[in-house]
Amino acid sequence: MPELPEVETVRRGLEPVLAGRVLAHVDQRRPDLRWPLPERFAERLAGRRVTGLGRRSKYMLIGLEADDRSPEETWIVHLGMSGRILVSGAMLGEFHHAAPGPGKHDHVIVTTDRGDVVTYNDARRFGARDLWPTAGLEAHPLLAGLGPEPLGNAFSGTALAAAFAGKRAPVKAALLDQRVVAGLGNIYVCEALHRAGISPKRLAGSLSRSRIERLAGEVVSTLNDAIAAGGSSLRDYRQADGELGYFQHSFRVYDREGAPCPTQGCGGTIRRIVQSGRSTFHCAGCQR
DNA sequence: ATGTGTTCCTGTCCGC
DNA sequence: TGCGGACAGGAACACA
Repeated sequence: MPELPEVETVRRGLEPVLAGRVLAHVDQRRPDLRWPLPERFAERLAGRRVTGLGRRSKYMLIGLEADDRSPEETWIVHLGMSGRILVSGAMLGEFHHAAPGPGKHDHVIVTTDRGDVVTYNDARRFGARDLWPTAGLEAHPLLAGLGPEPLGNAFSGTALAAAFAGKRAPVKAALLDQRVVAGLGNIYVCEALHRAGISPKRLAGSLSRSRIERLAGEVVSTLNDAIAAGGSSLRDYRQADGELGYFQHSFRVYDREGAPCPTQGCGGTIRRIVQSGRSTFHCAGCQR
């Protein structure tokens, strides 16, 4: 499911449910996601009050107040490919599961002191979670190597040009590299490259400065447009509040093989190719 | 040191 | 309908 816009959408949906609340009950179910569960995970969460929800790249960061056993900590959540978070309970005025009991892939179920139920579900279990002192969060192994936030001040054409310098990888691969810029995935890389009129096959280090400037701007506008639409819903993915994101209707190339290129006057056809084992969608007519 | 291929896991879809 | 294969929004890891 999730690239940066989807994680941001989930964060915004979850914030009013969790911020300021106490995690009254934590039901830790299947322990093995991508890595084994941290020690005493459920016990360390239970009873803690949530200070707020942040995000770094595709990681959602749930801040927890200190208690008599632990300092301030952050519950780090990564949704992997198939992770989702569902909310049910009083706040939404409904209980979303008709069938009683947790689903097969519901791995963590948290009940807040207000009675809302937050369920972390991940069929493929590529997701990750950890609990880490907030004071040293940037040193967490999963966060330490990340490049700049594309919607933050540190990201710019200058920054992107510096990261691309000397790179022999195709620009598609370079943008997927989380050390270059953090938070893009397969969909938004394809979309931003199309908006920028750049071939995904072009080597990152060979792009002119002006084209990199354009690309940096299109990365930002693509992500902002997607966040404004509530992210993209593929298959049955749902937002935290149960609404569907609708940016998938704005895809210009992703999953549109064979469709006419939407660029005005281009007349090309969207093609699918494979780059480092992953689908790339592009138009050879207007992406050079 | 970089760049690419493989791998983790389950579900879904498509062709036969 | 069933079955096999391809493919899926990620990214760590092994290897050239």
